[in-house]
Amino acid sequence: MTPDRDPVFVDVMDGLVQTSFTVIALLSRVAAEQDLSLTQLRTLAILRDREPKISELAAFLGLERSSVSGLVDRAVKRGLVRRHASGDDGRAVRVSLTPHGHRLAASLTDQVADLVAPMIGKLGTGDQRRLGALLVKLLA
Amino acid sequence: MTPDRDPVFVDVMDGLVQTSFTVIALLSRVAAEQDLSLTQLRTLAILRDREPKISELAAFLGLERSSVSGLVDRAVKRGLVRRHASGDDGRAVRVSLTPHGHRLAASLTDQVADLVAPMIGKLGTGDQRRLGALLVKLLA
DNA sequence: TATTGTTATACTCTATAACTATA
DNA sequence: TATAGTTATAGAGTATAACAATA
Repeated sequence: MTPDRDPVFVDVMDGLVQTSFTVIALLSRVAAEQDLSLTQLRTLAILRDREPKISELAAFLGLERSSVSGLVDRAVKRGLVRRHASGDDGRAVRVSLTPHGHRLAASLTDQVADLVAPMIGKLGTGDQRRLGALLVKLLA
Repeated sequence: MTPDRDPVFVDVMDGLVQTSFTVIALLSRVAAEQDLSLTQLRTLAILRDREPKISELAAFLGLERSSVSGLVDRAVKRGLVRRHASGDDGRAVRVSLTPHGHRLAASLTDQVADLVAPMIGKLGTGDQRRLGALLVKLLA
């Protein structure tokens, strides 16, 4: 039980978990200020450069199709997204941002940047470059 | 509108956001396998080395006291935590892990480590050291 | 038959407001 | 009066299961 772990590994794991909670809390705060859930914020970000089918959006978000159906309902009701037919497949529905949704998505990105800036600013430019490169490797 | 941002900054921000969603999804998966919410998993982790009052736990989690009251209710019902009087203040309630809760919390940590390992393993030991140090700076 | 999306239903999570018991 | 916690209530978010329309 409870295998011994490399202390370097444990440090990275703890750092990643703590950083993730911090970043997610920050994103949730930005979302909450606009009365959005974190999932709705993610959805707007995803839709900035895509017009996915409901099932594709569900895959992006890691949710069931039925959950996304309700999610889209609420976003439509707020004028952020719209549904339209998918040309090729008569069963499918594509989701896209309205102009209002586009503006909100851009504004959210700015707000996130403003909130993350003080955190990232604690690193010098060299460290920022190094961190960016390491995260790219991690996500590869 | 949409101010120009330093491309290095943007890279770090994107990397942090993407990494955070990845890590949180992973934690949620571990939690879901035990029929726990992410918040319940966090709570167990917090209680591993603390016996906070309800209001302190609420502050840790960033939730209202009433939300935490229900959270603790559900955890008590599952035999993971217990409530007890706080000695000094007759109004206060302290929350602590049961032995079962302690075992589960330890097991969850192991499962998280197992799931994060492949990700961190993509970095060599030198890179792991560097990333650990950068995350510490970021969280300072 | 299989797939896409929706609907019906149920439960968790969360917040706000009102309450109680202590301080 | 003020604080700690609980309860009542309401809404968002999610999943499962059953369904309609299309493939």
